[in-house]
Amino acid sequence: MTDEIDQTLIAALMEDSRRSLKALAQISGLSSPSVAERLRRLEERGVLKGYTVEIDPRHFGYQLQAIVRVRPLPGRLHEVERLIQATPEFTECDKVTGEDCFIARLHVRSMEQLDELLDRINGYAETNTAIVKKTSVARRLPPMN
Amino acid sequence: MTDEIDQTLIAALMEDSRRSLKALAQISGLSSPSVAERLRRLEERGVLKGYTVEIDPRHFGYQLQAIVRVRPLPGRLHEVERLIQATPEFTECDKVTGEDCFIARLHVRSMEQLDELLDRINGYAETNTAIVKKTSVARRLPPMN
DNA sequence: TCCATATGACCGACGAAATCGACCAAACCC
DNA sequence: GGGTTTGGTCGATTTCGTCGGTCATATGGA
Repeated sequence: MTDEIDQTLIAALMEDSRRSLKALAQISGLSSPSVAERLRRLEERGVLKGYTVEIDPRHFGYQLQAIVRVRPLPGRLHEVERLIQATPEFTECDKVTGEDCFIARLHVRSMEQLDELLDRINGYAETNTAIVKKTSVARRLPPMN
Repeated sequence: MTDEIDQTLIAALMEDSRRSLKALAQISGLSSPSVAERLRRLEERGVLKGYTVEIDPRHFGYQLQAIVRVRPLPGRLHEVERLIQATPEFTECDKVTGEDCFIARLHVRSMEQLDELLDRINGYAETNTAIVKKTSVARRLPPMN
């Protein structure tokens, strides 16, 4: 279904999603119409969900990054989820099994802002916050074979 | 430094990083050479760190996704970090403050594989694993103004 | 076994987009 | 107020993407 060549294409796009079809053609050993067709089908099947960009949040003043575990108070689960979704400083959030219901990533400009945002959800949930000191592994692909 | 137009460009690329310069030119109201120049400078300054792709790991058999908190045993911190980095199923990992030293995202094909991978680091660390049930907030940008 | 069909690739031509050089205007700085 | 820098446009050239037509190979059925 997804063969060796598709994986090569995906890996090449993971490195640089603005590569031209021609460049992808050279990498994969196909012609550019064939590459275009393969990408079209990978998108259609939902394997390729989108092309996006990585930015450095520090350039926008986000000096701090935190991982916040969130345990809503009884009956407040949906409210908490909506609050997180409505707060754009939360840039990722997963709903998980276990005591913590949500694990979210939060970008803030200062400790004051961190405190303020956490206070807002502390009315509906208990939170546990870990400040990111360093990125050990930058977002990457799992093995594809 | 980064003005309104740069933010428009970044937001447009966040939605679809394969947009042509011409399309970006229309969106931003500039000519395409100007857009090319702005992107070049955003890259040079490190605001734009890269163009990448979002894939659906389920299409490669990764049915399970977990957030793993990792607390290395005394003296084993670097070993643990290297092990995580060397395990491609860990697709993200942050080093954080607090009791847990690392918080990582793990993609696996089965419970058996989850068990196996965790066993491997349980020799050097205590772990706490939460299975992802749902993505409440998909990766997005924090506000840019 | 052999034909019919479907799939996935290639090629070449045409239209679209990126790039490059020349030039221009506003801001800034003595 | 003149020179310089910065960030932009325009238009020509080159590069790239797309589309129609064609071909080879694999598949399935009579």
